[in-house]
Amino acid sequence: MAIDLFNTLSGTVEPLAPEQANELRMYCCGPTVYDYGHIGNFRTFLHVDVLRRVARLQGMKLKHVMNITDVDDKIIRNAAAANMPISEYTAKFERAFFEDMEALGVERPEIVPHATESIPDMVSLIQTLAKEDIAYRADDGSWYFRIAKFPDYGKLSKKDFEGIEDGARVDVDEYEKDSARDFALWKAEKNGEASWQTDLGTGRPGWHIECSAMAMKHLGPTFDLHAGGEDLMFPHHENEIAQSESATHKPFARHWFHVRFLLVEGKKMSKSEGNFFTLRDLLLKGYRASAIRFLLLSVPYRHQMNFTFEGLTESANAIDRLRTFAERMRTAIFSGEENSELAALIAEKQQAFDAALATDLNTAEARAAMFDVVRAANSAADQNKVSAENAKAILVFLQRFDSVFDVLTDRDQKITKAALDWAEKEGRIGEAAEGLVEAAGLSDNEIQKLVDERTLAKKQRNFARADAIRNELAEKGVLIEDSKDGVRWKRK
RNA sequence: GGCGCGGUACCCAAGUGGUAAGGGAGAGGUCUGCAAAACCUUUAUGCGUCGGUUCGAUUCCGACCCGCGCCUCCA
Repeated sequence: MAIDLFNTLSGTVEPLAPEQANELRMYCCGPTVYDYGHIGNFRTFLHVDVLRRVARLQGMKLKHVMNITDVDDKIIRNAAAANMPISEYTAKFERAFFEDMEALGVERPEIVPHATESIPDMVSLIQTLAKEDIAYRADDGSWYFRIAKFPDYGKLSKKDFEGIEDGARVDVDEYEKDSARDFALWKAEKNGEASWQTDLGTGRPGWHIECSAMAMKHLGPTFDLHAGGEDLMFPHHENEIAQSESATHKPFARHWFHVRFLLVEGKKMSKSEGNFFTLRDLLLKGYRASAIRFLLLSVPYRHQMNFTFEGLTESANAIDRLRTFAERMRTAIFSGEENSELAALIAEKQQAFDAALATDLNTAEARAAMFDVVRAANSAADQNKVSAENAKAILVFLQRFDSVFDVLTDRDQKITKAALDWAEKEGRIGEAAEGLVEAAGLSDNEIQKLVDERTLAKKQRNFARADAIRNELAEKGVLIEDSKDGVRWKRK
């Protein structure tokens, strides 16, 4: 099944067709490691992760490159404010970034190059452009890209630059450019800021050049797909195209994938709006990593998504239902006769699941297909109409579902605990939600001991004691469920 | 101003030229010592408004209203 995917460049949904049929070679703009990642960042990476996983489900191998931008204005500014060397500062936030990605179940791309390790590649790319007079050196030693030399400029973001007057809005410190639209390839060293001595002079790279250089270094002049947040479409990706195609005279990425913005409480997230959240903020508030992942994936990537705390709670509940169901399918003994009706439904829904994902990554519809099976199978199981074969087929589907959504395995406790440890170290433990520290401190053994005690009390028909234990555990976020197959408990 | 997206039940949300998936929440019920879990029933004659095309529109077209994003090295 081919994956149909919207291509920003063509403006239509078209089959994702890797040049080498069984390998998807893609580039995704990675983080600038100047601070902790916020949930908007992660929405993008999460949907790129889904793309990866769906491609793999369709039998493709992956060569996925994601850069780390470890030098830029914000980094220089923040590192100075923190009184840390830049490399130490960026290392800290890069580490945090990958911890967060792991917490959210985002797979690590195959290749993760750093901007600061790719300077020579950028320099040589700029030199190539300079040979054709596309790159030019300004009086202060900075290098710019001459947009007039690239007639296709604007083809990605569908902007028509004809008629825009040069110099209409020139910044004071940009007066050296030939045209206001020209963008920096290389910034001359100033004020003793981070710089490299190169054949272009002493300075540091402009933002866009790093992605062109790193993408082409690892994927060649033309590759299958380029991804990023919608805001990167212009100017970042437009500039990448201009630089790369001017240098190689070949098409750059063939398919462009953009994830639309996340809104929080109906507004674009921003610190001044007070609706700005990092992953760690949410973990400290007591929300589970799996719920955050599931919520961020519940709205397809091409739609704006409005993030709410209510939504997080709903997602957590939905995951609980899935996990309970998966556990039931794994552990219950199914002695029913083969239920061909159920078997047909499972097959049909699994197909619907695949089809939904292959249709521009419709995660909402894919989700629904899984839930259709949950309800039908639970219902059948209640009537003892599930065969061992049925259960097996359901487990296969669940695994397929989880190979994309990755929420069934409960890593939440561990992740929350790690977040609390981090908060302790950073002096932010005061922000932790009430009871969170206590709940995290409660070990499985301690819980089991209380559960056993309650079971004994129940046997002795000492219901008052049993209920007291249940309430005590509930206060610490542990729910007890009695069933025919014994007592289960889970952390809420 | 230019470009683009969206307005579907209490909340989130999918979708189609032929009469509204799924999740969460609420209500009632079955089960249970009581709960929980699970299941059953139930919650939009309705898909922003007004026109048009059509045998038929939520789905196509037009206008309007509302919300949002990009056009500033913000995912």
